[in-house]
Amino acid sequence: MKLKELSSLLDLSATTVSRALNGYPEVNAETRARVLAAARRHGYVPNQMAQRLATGRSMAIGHVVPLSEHQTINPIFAEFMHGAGETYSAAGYDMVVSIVPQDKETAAYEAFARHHKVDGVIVHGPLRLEPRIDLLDRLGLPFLMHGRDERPEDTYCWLDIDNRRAFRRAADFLLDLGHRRIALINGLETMNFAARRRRGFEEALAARGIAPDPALLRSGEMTEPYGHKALHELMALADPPTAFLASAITIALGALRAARELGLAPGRDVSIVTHDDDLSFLSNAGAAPLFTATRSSIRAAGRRSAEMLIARINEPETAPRTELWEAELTLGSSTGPNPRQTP
Amino acid sequence: MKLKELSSLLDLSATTVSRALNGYPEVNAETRARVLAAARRHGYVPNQMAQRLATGRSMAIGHVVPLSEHQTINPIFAEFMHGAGETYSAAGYDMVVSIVPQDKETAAYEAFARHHKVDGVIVHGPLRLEPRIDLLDRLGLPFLMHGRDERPEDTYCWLDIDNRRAFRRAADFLLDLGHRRIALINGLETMNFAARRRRGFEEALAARGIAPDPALLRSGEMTEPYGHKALHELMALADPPTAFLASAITIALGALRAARELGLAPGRDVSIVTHDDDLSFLSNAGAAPLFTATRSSIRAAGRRSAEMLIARINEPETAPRTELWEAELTLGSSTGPNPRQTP
DNA sequence: GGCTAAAGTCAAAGCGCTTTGGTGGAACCC
DNA sequence: GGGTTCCACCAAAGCGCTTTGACTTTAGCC
Repeated sequence: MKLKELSSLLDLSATTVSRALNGYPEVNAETRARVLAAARRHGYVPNQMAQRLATGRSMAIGHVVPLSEHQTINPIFAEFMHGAGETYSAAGYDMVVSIVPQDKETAAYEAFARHHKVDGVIVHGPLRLEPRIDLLDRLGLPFLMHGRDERPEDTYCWLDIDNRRAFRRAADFLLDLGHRRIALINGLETMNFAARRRRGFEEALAARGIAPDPALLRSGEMTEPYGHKALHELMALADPPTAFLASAITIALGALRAARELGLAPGRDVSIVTHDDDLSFLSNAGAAPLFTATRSSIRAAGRRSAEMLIARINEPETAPRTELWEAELTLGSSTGPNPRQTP
Repeated sequence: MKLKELSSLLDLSATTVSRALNGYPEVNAETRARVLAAARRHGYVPNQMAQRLATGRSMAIGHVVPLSEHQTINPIFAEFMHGAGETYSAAGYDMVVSIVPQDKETAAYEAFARHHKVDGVIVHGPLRLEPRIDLLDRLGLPFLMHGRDERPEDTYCWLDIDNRRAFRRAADFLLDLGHRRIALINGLETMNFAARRRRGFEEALAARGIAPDPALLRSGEMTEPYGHKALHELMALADPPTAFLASAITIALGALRAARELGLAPGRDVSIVTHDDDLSFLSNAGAAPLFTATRSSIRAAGRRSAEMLIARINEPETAPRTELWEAELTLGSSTGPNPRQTP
């Protein structure tokens, strides 16, 4: 069943039928009702390929996933996709995923733009100075960045959480508990979010006149083994920390495992605060969460990012949309007063 | 730069230019060279939307990911996508991912078919009797299944590993080491792969006249905590097993953690064999792997599955393509002779 | 040299939709 | 009652490609 058949069935022109279906105002209400009914009855669905050719819009959003031989789609990314995917389904957009070797990332964006394959892209994991912003501006491809970089913040669309503030609050919380030797087990500090978290952490220390000890600052890929190793190494220092601030729940789990191996009870002998992306398969929610955490759902971020990008695509001339989310600080059982506190 | 412009630039018809670019034989070799050179020089790239409309092919492969609130894209799935994505990029196909609530899965396939959004789909995680096969046949959508179901095997395309044989060999290996109480910590046995693995396991026992003990058979979602819990429970039995056969490396890691908590040395006090999907971020390779394992790369399976599906799409009339891969049995340090063996 | 076959090219007709630029007629206005 | 406005609809021209069917050469054959 194609548009022409349907329109001749209804004794109407294809124009009117098309307009009726697409909600244009210049169609008689009665006619529109007739058209919609007939379309439903005969199971008419417009051919998307034809629509796309005619409108020049692809009704698809792209995600470029650069991967090396050694790394795969990580859980945080997958969870974000999950959220974005929900929005796409609801809004009638397709999600096109381009999985490419790292050195072909630029080419992948160029291919998206050149072929008009997608109406926009979502950019993941911005570095401190993100070259993809310039690339996409040059290509004229609308985008939304999940995260920010260091440039002025109103020149492009982004959704981010207030990483600096979250880690400042987390550090303040530990300081309030009397901790003075606090270690930061951070993500890779070439990434913007990690750099901001570190800043927040250092601000909190500075506000209490504490100079950060470089020996207590770690940066690395956010895996469980990394957290495990980091805690062991930190506890082996001459003056070990009493509290740990972890950038991901995977890290915190590793740290927890190491603490238990050392016979240290979390919340009593050592305190751990982590950032929690609220991953569905690593839940830290419930009445008594394992970890005290700064929490912000990455799936919700995916959902919202997709919405913002679609809005942007529909109104390209408006000012860039940005959203800064506050992480909530949730109390768990992994924190307690500094056991070495001098009253 | 569009086809018409290019062709008038070359003083040729659009027909000839199109044919030259698409490798049709009825074009003079010299003409073709001219066309290709001009296309490159002017940076001409055909508009995919127009191509798709004209040819009726979408040059895209679909993946439907049904998700509930509680589960997210799992690592095994992500790794498969990684492999498939490599093939798609190389072959000029797009990957379209439809992330939908579980109850909308059928609708997602129907949408793919109705809109001609994709030329084919890859079906993940077949159950023992897989309803999606009938659905896709009815929709006329070419597909390749990663795994099989129980119906006759030459009626549709699939790529699978020989799960039965792999687990038979793994069990035989443990039996040869003198183990007689062997536990199976399997995946969900509503899934086909898990059912086959169990069959292989039971065959090996039967061949030595051992009746399987239901208390030693576990089935569940393949997570680390599940493996941890299962080993603890199994070791608490009056007559605990001396060896464990795990269906995934995540399970094996959980079991290992539990074993260490009980002060049991793997390879001496207990033996663990696992299936290993060769996940890049959980590597069990190298000179001295942690686990003795039946290994088969899921990323390679993704790559190959995509190739097979594309071949199928290009030649729909041929017999269904199937491929059965053998898993390799690799020796690690997690297995040893039965310590309770009576000589 | 006349006939057929093959090679190389082209004009035009799709593919199935959207959108432009009308048109006819009813309604409104003084 | 003639002019204007608005409403509801339509024919036809795209969108940018592929493919059909036909046409002109040139080559091959007896």
